[in-house]
Amino acid sequence: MLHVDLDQFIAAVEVLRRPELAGKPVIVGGRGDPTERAVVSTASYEARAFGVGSGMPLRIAARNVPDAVILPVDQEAYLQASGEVMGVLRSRPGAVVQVLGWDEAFVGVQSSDPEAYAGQLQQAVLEATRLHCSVGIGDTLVRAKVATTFGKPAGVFRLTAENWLDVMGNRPTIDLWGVGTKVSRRLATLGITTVAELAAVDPDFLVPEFGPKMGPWYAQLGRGDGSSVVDDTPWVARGHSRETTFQHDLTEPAQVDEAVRELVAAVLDDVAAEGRPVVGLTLKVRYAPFNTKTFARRIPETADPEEVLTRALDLRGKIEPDRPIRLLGLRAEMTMPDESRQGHTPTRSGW
DNA sequence: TCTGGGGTCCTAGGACCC
DNA sequence: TCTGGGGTCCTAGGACCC
Repeated sequence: MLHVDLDQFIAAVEVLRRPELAGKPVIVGGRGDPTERAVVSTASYEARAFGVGSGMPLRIAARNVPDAVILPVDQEAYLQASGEVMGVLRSRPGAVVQVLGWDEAFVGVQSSDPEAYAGQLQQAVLEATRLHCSVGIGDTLVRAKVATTFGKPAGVFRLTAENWLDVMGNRPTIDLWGVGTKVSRRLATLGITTVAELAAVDPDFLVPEFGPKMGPWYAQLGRGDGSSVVDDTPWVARGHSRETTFQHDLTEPAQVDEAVRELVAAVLDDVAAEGRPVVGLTLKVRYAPFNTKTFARRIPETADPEEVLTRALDLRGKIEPDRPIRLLGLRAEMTMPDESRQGHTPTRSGW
């Protein structure tokens, strides 16, 4: 199968509607104001040359890139562009398309010449949307996904069982899709630092450290093995959430009340738009300087919005009621019943 | 002058039930 | 006096992805 990933997607969409930005260091993040608390969504290659990347505080990014063009995030525009790209992928004969995000998808297809097919796909996307993409070819989802990183920008790369260890073996485990800083560090304490070492490990060896599912799953990831099924089952959200970061930490209980009400109301709107009930409610509180607390409640399916709000305010009472508060941010999450999706969507452990 | 916002899934421990 | 064993549900917290 193939994995398709648009190059510097958000920055590319912005440059398309402002051609004068071509070749300039473009940074998209927050409301486009580098004095605010926000992070970088995407940086153009010109900006990346200064070490700027996704997730970096906008302030820092702006400081590091002298003549940066800093733009606000415009979700509608990216959603629109994304839809066009996915439409092109779906229109390819025989293609099964599994969307992973705004700017990437798996494409399942039978082809005797995958590289040629990938090239035609890139050409079709470019002609229809003027956007460049990179394509990974693989015999598993994981290998196709990882292969794309070697195809960037605008290229094609193939990873299979045959060349996986040659290409990936000496790389650090953090280069794997699904291994982040924490897990790579924990693997290192077990003496595993490279992909080859992870690939060679007995899956049961990882169970005490990572549990019965994740342990064997990491071992499988090291080998690049896993599912090779592209699943185009329409995506159904498990839940919805809203998060805010306050420009200035909240210290007054009344401010906290208000913030919780606003967030919960917003999520309720999102859920109501789907006409589904709420079965779970979680309030995540980010305290300054930087720790998080979670408060959760099951909600009866029959609860009306008024009742959900009441229960949310109930949870709010747990936010350090008797000590001075410094709130950096809040997140409200609601989960919805999932009986309609049994056995369909691939889970992590299924990859 | 540190740290977005929207998601998904997994794990541990306690409560509770038979 | 001592404290089964299996199962499920709930809460809290963590990790990762784009």
